[in-house]
Amino acid sequence: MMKIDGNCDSGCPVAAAATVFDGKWTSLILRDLMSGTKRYSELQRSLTGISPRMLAARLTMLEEKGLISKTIYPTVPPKTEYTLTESGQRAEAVIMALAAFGATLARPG
Amino acid sequence: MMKIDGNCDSGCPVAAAATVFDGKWTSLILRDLMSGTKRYSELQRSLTGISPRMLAARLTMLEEKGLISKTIYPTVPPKTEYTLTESGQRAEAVIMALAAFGATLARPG
DNA sequence: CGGAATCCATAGGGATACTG
DNA sequence: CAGTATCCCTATGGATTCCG
Repeated sequence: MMKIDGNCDSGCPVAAAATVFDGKWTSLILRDLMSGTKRYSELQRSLTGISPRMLAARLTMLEEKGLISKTIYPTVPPKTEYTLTESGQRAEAVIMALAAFGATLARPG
Repeated sequence: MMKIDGNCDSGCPVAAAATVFDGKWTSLILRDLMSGTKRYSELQRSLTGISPRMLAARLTMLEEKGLISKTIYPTVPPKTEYTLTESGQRAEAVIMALAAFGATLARPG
């Protein structure tokens, strides 16, 4: 069991992870990629209501943070695939924890 | 906040949990409370840079979502304590997962 | 198909000052 | 001490359009 400090301002792993999972779409994108490689349009269809701009921004961020990798097939029409890296697969544990916790919450509405 | 709706219809537990952990401070507050009951001023000192407004807003949200409870001692000077509820203690698993994952990330700076 | 560019409204959130 | 109230700004992010 990992020790967590009550006060680890700089370099706190919780804070570091929180920046990655920031925003309302990130965890949903990772959740979707947990079931395997997906195309841009597949993600867009799955993430109801997300704008192309948002999806592209989150995918870029996740790629920069090293959680996903991008493969471009120079075909016509073009095709791009997104896959979890090893780091992204490690992030699955967070998604699972989120899912388990979320399942215990009372549903609003 | 807007409704989140991904590919597991309108009750996705990941989305539900994501709304609770929204924002940069929430997980840090929960992290702090994991080590025990804390006062408002203790949290403010621990969460370097947070504004009173922000701290109050997040604490109110967490209380409304049922993750923390608030005890007011009508003393002079006044004293308020925040404690994790059972739901909040269930959220510890998410914080632990975040910490474990965050520890594997490359440190910026 | 997979984005990038542009425009624009909203609210998230910081700084400061004040109060019970 | 434990917050509120107020001001104000910027970054977030939606809608739309266009391009390789």
